[in-house]
Amino acid sequence: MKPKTITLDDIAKRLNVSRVTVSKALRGHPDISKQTTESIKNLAKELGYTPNYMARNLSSKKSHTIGLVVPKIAHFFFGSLIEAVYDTAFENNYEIILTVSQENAEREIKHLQTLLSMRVDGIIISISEFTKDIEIFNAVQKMGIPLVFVDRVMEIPGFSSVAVADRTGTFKAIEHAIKVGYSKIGHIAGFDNINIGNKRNLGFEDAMKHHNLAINPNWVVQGGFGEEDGYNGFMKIYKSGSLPEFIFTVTYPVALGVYAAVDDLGLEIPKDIDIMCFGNSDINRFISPSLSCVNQPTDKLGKSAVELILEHINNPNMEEKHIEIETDLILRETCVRNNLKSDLAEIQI
Amino acid sequence: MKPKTITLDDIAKRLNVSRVTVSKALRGHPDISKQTTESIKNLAKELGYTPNYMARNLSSKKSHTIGLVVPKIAHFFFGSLIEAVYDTAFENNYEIILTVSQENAEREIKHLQTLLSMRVDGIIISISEFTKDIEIFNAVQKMGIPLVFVDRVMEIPGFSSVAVADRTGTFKAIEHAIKVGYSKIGHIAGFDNINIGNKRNLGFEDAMKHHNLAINPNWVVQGGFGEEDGYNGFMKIYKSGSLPEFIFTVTYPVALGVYAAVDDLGLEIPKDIDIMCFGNSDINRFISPSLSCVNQPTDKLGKSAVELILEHINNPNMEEKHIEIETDLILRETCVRNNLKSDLAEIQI
DNA sequence: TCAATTAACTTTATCGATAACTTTTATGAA
DNA sequence: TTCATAAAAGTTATCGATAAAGTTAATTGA
Repeated sequence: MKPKTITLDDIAKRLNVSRVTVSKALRGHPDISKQTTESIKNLAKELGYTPNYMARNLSSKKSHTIGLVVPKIAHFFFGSLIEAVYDTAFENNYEIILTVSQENAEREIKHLQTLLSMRVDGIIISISEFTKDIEIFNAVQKMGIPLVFVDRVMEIPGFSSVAVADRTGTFKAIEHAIKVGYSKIGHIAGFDNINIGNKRNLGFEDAMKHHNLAINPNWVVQGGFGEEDGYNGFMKIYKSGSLPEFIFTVTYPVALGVYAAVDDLGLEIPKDIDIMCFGNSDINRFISPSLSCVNQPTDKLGKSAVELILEHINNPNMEEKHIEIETDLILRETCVRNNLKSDLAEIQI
Repeated sequence: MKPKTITLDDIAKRLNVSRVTVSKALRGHPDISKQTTESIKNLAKELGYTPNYMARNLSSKKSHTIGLVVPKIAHFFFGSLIEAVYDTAFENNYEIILTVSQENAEREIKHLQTLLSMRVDGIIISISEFTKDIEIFNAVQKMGIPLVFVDRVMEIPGFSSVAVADRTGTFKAIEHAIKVGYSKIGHIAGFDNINIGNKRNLGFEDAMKHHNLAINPNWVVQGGFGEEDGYNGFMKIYKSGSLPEFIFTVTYPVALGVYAAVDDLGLEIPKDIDIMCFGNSDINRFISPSLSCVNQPTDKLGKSAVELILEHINNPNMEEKHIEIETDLILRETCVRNNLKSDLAEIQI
């Protein structure tokens, strides 16, 4: 039933040339005369020849493919990141094999093994929340396949990374809040064991120290990255007896949790409590009041990650490299005091 | 520099058996004794053997891989759909090769050719807004690779599809609006040339006819699926001189455009104009007032699409099949009249 | 007891290409 | 005229597996 697929040999036989001649002609190799090349290409098109990548890659030991591992797809940040990676890869004539760990460390390992088996030329990964084990990365290294971490980075010698400047990004946001006039500042933070939690915490501390503001431990809670973490975090702060004027949250879902908690408590943003978060999303724009944030330029992140892995692929002995992408603030209706109209100049939508 | 990768031959030589014995042992073939199998598996693990899928697939003529083509990733519907496809494929031990057309018909063709070259076992596609040409699908058919359309369907004989029940979904929404008490109903619709536009239009007409309501042509505009289409559409209706009580929009971005237009005009939702849309998203939940909609169960869609393509793969002579997934209404703060509290029972978040 | 079967491997062919040589013919410089 | 070189192919080996058929010794069964 399966129709026979056309191969180089089929074309070769019809034209009474060797298979290699056909292969070369189709690749535009100068060995083959213009005439021959043309007639080969014509016949190939006529027969609907479709090159077999498995054969090609097996033979050439190049797959022209990059593996991408992310924790989630249906998420603003990762969705945009993935799209940027695809676009950049497409421009460079590389294919992407995307796999999704669903924030599951074991599944992540399975996916990495699959990518190794597929003999991808390189791997770009944003690790799951729960990734601890280094073993699989050693295996990758042993096979000589370059790997680049994006955004969620494991600090293992020998691997390059592209990350958002989490620390200075957070610094900027806190500093902005201080300029707006706040001094009682809280933080619903992420856990320290993952770089994006850790770095953002440091940025918060930097800014407070830099501006000689004391950190009130009642106003700082640590937790995960989801809405419920934000909700519970705010409730905990509320129950401590006093509220800060402004709260920074480690992600936008955490901020959404705060919105819900504030609403449940009959309070109002930004009157009773003002807020900013790390990370942009569609929702930031449409929620009311619209939510100012530290923006991660996902397009630059994705582009850099692809470019970096390509560097590694084309130059196997390259040293590791750590790229930080600067953030910018997107100011909307939160954390903008009326008496500081000048800030509005920076506003983006 | 590239470290030598371990092959079946390496293992075979070390144990003084043939390569085929190793291959069979690793696959758990009954030909090989328990002892031999065990020692082979142990050595394979010890050496860090990683099977070469290209060689395996070339030889076995199966890739255990499904190609997926979507127009976008960073979009609520497609993001969720992709995630469902990945999850279902993962459960069935299939890999997914995802490609993104970015709503570009030429890019879509390139991607399809790539998937053919990769010799995927089957293809799942949601076509771009601008796909017209059938030629590439004929090529797919000629190669005997099964293909299933999801959501955005081209009606070509021989191809199966999985789609949302757009027509009855829209019918339900309009009927709900009528039950809520509206009779002056408008529609910001999609173009007729794509199935999701066409079917939703028909559903709208069905419902109006069924309830003996006249369609006011001033309140019906056709356009694309984006925010600007919603904005312009509403402005056009507004300029016609009279407003309906309720508007249905073909997608949620179109509804967001209406929100913006309504705001710019100094009107209010739902007081001055009430609204529902086809398609759910995060934003529907967080925008104010939160936006009721026809929900497309992306998990069922993705799951069915994978299951259907697997059926085709395992049974090459199977007849085409057209699956429709029923929708449900998600009722939030729009299109819920106070005097109809009973409706609130259905509310989901 | 002897053909038939089975367990456990091995051999050979093949999948569809590319890499690295080699060959043949034509061309041109010395 | 002769030798070197270039143009345009062709040959051979190989990539790393699996499929299918073949081998050998031990076991079975009537």
